[in-house]
Amino acid sequence: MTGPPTIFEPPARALRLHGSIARKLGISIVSGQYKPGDLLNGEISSSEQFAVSRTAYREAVRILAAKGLVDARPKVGTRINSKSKWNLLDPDVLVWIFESEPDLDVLNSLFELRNVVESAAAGFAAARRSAAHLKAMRLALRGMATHTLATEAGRQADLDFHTTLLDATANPFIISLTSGVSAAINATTVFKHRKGPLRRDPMPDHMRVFEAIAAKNPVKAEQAMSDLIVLAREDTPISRNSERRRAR
Amino acid sequence: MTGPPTIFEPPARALRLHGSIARKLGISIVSGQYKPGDLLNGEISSSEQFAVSRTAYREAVRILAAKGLVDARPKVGTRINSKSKWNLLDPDVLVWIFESEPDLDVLNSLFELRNVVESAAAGFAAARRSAAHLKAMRLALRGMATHTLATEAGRQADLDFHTTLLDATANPFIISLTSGVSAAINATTVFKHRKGPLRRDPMPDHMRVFEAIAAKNPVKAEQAMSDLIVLAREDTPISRNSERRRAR
DNA sequence: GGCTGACATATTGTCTGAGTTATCATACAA
DNA sequence: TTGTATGATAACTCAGACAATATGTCAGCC
Repeated sequence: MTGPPTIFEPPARALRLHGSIARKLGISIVSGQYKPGDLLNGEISSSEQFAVSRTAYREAVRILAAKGLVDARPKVGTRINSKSKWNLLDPDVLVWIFESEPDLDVLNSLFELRNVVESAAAGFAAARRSAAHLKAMRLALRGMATHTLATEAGRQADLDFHTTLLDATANPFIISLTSGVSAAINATTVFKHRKGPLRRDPMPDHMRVFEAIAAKNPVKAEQAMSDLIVLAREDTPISRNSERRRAR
Repeated sequence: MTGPPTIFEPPARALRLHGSIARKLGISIVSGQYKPGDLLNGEISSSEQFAVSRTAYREAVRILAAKGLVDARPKVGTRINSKSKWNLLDPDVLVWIFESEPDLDVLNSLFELRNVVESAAAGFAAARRSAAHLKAMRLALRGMATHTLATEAGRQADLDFHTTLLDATANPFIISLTSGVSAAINATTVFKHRKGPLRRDPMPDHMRVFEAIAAKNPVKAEQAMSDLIVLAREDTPISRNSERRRAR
């Protein structure tokens, strides 16, 4: 069930029409351009506005509705849901959030939740990891060390490390957070390197996590992962546009 | 932003055609009737099978794709994704899982994650709750006590308690888990009462959580919530069909 | 004055049938 | 073995029509 590191992902094909429109609308929504309670334009005018058929536009709305961002109903229109209904941990939504330069509060909140979940995950992983997991994590760490986070290969190794750790928890719900966590790591890592090219070496933190998991020591693993995430947040420069919302 | 207990939810209108087909397909998928890697029938035959138009069927597939359950691409077809891509914390997906009588492992995994997240949430809530939050929680507890979980009103009060607690964390990502947590509580509560009508009184556990939050004591709140969830799991009877999958 | 129920209306929902495009498999060439 | 056309198949997109559904209004009534 929780397949070992059998990485074999399809290369994430290009978005189709409905997907790209969902993306555009989604970014507009999470960035605050549309506010909860607002109504989208009708299907006819919206589809004309995007220069697509009603079919494509409607499928885009279906996607947004499935992620909790909007709610469409006859005679009323398509309304932006209150934020509490948004599936913020949905990988797409998370990507859209980062796409629109989230403010500091959001970033901190995300690190806070990551600290809670990934620390606990490290603890579970320490208790349940298989030899294969350990091997995959060792490999990922080696990749991080040789390529560094400045390269695509290094960042992929970092993701592999965290992904394998979550997989080792053997908890499907935690595993299902993988895509979201990956999106978050990717985005924040890019942030880091956009500002200052040089930063603290991330290897020691990761090594401590790995060693605790290898030693099957949940308490130490939990603590080490918590430290790692706190340090990661400290290295993430605050985006300097906390306030730039309100429009439309 | 994190609006106080202004409960005013629209009454969840009936599902439309695409919604009910997404539901049917979703249940078939999470119940294991279709397995990861399997291909759905083509649009033409599937829509005929459900006796709906291709439009409605396609919108259903869009919904499933948005939740990570399937991946549709030209020339290939619509393929069931590997479980790691499923958004298991999506409220709809969670409901579909419970709809199909999940096995013991899944139930335990969910309680495990709830323990992690909600305990931490209780800690944050203890540090950040407003007077309004406290008032709403007190009200919810009173409702639980008077109506008991055997009635709809009592269960709603239980949900209000947990919802308000998550809201008090002031962390949008934790708040966005509310819908999922509610779905889980609802389903497991129904489970409990389906088996044995009488069970342990849930009030003392909840009171301890409330008191710790009222006292702004994060450590105690965390511990009390952890205890509450452990006890809730113990009261949830194991569904006796752990193995009944593989079909289609 | 305030309630009840019928009805017009705006908006999404559903259908049909056609043409378009992406992607895999195969064959062929280098 | 590697790269390059070609063909077939599935989802994708389109246009236009009609159906269903809530909402708000307004007449009628108590």
